[in-house]
Amino acid sequence: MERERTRLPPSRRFLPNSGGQATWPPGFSWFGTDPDCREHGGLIPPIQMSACDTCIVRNRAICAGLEDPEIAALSTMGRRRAVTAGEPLIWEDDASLLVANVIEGVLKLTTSTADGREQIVGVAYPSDFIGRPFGQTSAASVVALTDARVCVFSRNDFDRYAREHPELEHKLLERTLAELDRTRAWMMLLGRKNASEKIATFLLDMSERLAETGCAPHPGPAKRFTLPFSRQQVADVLGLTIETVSRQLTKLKSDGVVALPTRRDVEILDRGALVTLAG
Amino acid sequence: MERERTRLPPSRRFLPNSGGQATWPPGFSWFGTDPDCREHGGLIPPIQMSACDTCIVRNRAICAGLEDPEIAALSTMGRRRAVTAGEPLIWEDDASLLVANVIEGVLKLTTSTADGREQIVGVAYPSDFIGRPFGQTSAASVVALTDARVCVFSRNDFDRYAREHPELEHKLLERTLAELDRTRAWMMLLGRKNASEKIATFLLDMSERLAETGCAPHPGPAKRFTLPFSRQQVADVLGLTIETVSRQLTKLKSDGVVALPTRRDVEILDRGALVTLAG
DNA sequence: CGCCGCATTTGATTTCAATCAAGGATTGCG
DNA sequence: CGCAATCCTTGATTGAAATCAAATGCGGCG
Repeated sequence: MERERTRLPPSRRFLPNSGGQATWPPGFSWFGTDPDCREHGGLIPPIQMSACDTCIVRNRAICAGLEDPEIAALSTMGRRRAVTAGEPLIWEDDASLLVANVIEGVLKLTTSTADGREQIVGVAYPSDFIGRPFGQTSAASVVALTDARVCVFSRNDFDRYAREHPELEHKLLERTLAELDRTRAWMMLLGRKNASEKIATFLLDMSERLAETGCAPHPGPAKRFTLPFSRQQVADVLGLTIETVSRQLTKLKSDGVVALPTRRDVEILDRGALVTLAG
Repeated sequence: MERERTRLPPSRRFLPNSGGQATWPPGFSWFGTDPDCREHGGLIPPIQMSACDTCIVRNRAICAGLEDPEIAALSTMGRRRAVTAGEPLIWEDDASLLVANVIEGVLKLTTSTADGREQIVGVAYPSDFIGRPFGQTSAASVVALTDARVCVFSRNDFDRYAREHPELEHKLLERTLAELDRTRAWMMLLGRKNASEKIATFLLDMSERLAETGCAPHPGPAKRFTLPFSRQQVADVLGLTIETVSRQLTKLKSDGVVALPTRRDVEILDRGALVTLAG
């Protein structure tokens, strides 16, 4: 999709993988390709077979720790859905009709002005919860950045179920509080950091978020990773223009702080320098 | 406090009402001065007399709707505390030791960089909940903007109590989700709006937030209100400098959009113009 | 393999807000 | 009442990032 710097409101048509929205690199997996890397390992599935039993985020999403009958109940309410890169799942200001768990892939949460400026206000990774429970409308759009799979629930069903299951609500509360902390840290970046600090902070954040596979006990920040963002999307995360993002990255490359083997790949050569720059 | 644009980290000493931190204007009340304006009106207090029974935010804070024995239990855990303007209640990155309900007054939530730049990431009004439950550290400092009264709980006590009272956790979840929505809307402002749009959005937001007395059924946005912020603090909310805030306000005044009778008072003369400017 | 479409980079220029620097206006206090 | 402190406003200048404009080169496809 040609990035609009025009003043046109973003249309709602779905352009499947339009305009070079990169599909996820072949062979890449958010969970690693090691077949042993399964959190519920070789355990025999419980009595009732359901999609949840084989769910790769089963032990990290809000479903984690629920008893089998509860999982079974949830399982009947939810359904798997594939979302291709660039495809929207939820629209800003629309009635909040569905909520979901991310199983695989990455999605962006965005808000837009009437004249088409966009700000990415959140990024959802596997096991993250998306959507607005207990509310009439959604404050942000949710659009897939990569091909993704999600486990969707009707918001009404979910709300009702959650109110009857305090343990689930508690997990949701913990997640929401953590997300609020992250969001507030990002406000500092948007309001008070300059372009080079923003880029450095962003790269460090990415190296941490993209390393969280949930498999290795503590993988630590990734030294090398593949961005789920185009340059324009990086700009939309940081409140910058695409040109400024490009120039800052070029500078980091020529200073030997990072290597940029492809458009989407980043290798951190001097983490210390990034930490210093991040302020 | 002389606003630091120096690169010194903010010190932690408490400067009571220092540097012209305005105390709340005499006679001003966040709840209106009409004596009939009490949400539980002339009802006879229940059996057990406690501070909660006369609490002015009793029916708006997360305590609302709790049964009497539960209120009694909470009441024994919490204690009232006065916080004078400029006084900190919680420090960024410190262990999360306490949480609180705001009874009266306004507090700011801030994050700071090592070199002393500050961003206000939230504002707490009466009936709002502050602090970080279910977490080890607090991501933001909390400092009173005006003389304030809060109802404080030990975080440990609160966490334990909340986990046993799903209804309380549900209220906290609803609040946290709403706060996350507001925060994300503010990210759009910080990342994508220009100075004049920021100021217009800010004034409209203030006129709504400061009108919420909880007394009149639907008071609507206030036409005239008193800012709980100094110019520097407005700048810290909007990610601007004090000079830019001043210039933008002067412009709105000379354009006849607002009147600024005192440093802290704002009267909106042309709401439509503000809405247009807010974008 | 070579071409085409776009995303990205790079360069030139502009502009908006930050910075630097005084000069007023409130407020509180002696 | 007058002074001091400091908050706020206003002006001049700078500067960082946006904008405008044009190459460049990657990636997909025939």
